[in-house]
Amino acid sequence: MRDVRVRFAPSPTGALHIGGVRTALYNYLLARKYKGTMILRIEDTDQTRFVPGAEEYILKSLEWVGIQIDEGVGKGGPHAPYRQSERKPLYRQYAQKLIDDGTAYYAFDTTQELEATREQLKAKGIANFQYDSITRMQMKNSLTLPADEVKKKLEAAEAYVIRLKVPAKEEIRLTDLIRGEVVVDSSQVDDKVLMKSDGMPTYHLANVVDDYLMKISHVIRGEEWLPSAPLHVLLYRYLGWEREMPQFAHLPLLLKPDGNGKLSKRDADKMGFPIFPLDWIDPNTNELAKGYKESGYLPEAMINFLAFLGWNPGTTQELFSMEQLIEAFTIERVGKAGAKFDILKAKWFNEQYLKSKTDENLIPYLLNSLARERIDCTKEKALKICSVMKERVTFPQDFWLNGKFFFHAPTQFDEQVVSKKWNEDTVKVLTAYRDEMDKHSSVTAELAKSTLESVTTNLGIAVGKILQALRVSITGGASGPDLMMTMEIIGKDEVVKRLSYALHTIKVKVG
RNA sequence: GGUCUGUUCGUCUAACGGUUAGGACACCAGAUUUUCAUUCUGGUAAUAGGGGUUCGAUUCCCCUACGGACUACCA
Repeated sequence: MRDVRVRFAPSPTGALHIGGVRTALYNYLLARKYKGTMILRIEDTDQTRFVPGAEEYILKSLEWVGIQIDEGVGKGGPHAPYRQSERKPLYRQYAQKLIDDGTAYYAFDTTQELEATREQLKAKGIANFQYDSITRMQMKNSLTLPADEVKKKLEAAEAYVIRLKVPAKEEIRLTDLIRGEVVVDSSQVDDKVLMKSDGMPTYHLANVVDDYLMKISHVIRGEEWLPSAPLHVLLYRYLGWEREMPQFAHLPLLLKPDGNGKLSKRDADKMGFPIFPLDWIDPNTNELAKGYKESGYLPEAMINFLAFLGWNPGTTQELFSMEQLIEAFTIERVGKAGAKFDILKAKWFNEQYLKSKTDENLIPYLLNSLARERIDCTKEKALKICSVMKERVTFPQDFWLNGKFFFHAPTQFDEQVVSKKWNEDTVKVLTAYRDEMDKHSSVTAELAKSTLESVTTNLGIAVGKILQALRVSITGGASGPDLMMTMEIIGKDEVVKRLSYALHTIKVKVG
């Protein structure tokens, strides 16, 4: 088996889409599994769509999720440069070879002319204009124009493109690792532009040339490329590289959560989840798009989640580290159907990874939030909070967001609890409880509990009846971590203070 | 419209042609927690439709339906 060399080849036209991350991941898993090479190539042949900062963003995103590049942009390697714009001079000769061999030709039709032709045909009700074996003889190209005129045009540096001369009728077959054999009739393939009038190659040429030169063994890319795969096969053939042609694997698409269609940024915005791995500020609009990282998703959770969108190990194991994924991954087990994106599952993975951390390792999450709020907190206190909160947290920032009451006394009280649970009995118990607690110098969970038991017994009221009221007095909310532990963490003075405040405020309100 | 491609619980998916069609998320219920949540246990829920092939189809073939991608001098 030949050396596994795979590439992830994004265009720097904006932030890296989450689907792109999955494509990169599958490439990476295959590379690592077979001790191969992961290459990052930047396909920036469209100068009009270049977005500054996009390349850096891609690099950072891959780094964040833990996809390591062995060779390519930002890393270098034996096939440098890895940015197609910097490889521009390379492509020319291959296009020239095709011309010389008669498998490609010059075309002088301007964009406007092509546009007009399309319009005309559309007006006649003909669905689509295709520049191909049938129509090319009506167009302005080196096949229809006299040789000397072509020569003259070229010498006069008139604008032209180079198109592939696709055969009129021929079966093109390729074996896709995911879909099996795919057969397309060449009459359905148009004479694709290989070299643009600005001297840059199109995706098709650059892609094939680079994959060949970089000795790529497997092309793993999105399903949107499947229709042009036959064209690529033709290119390999005409360039004489059929033997070296990589194996293709076209990945199913990531679909929007509701309804149908490809997952887009719009859907993500609408449903309130990120579409990009990292925060991204669009340089044109200055608009900020939230990233997964900044939203609190852990990279290992993202990887696990993404890996399972379109692939599964065939066992019931769901939690996989990157190493385990590398071990278990096979292209054969990648599904064919598009996968709807379900952010709930992503959250579940995030919870799993958060819960799997030791309490000590959780502390920095809380401390980071607190630092931002300029709140001091000892390590011991942070440890207690994390340990008591970890079972009910989805994101790292939840330690703070759902645990503000550890640091701030409530100023408002959950209305439902108040209206349902706040009555004369609770006031009686809570008052007695406060006074009792006040006698001690400090509180432990045990003390809080035993005191509560004795107070309620004395007054003949069931503990269950007032627990919610107690919680709302201490935290302001209806739910939260173990209440006795909460009181221990907050401390005796604060507990007494908050009880007094609640008794004062709520009584007035109800009264 | 054309070409390619796909279709198993609401979602992600499993099932060498033989399973009571399995798991996970979500949802619901019960248990436990003297509160909410956690946790545990259980439950609802799927082979798009129609034809074949076969002793037997989720699985193989065909048709239909419904999706999706592509159809640029964009990738």
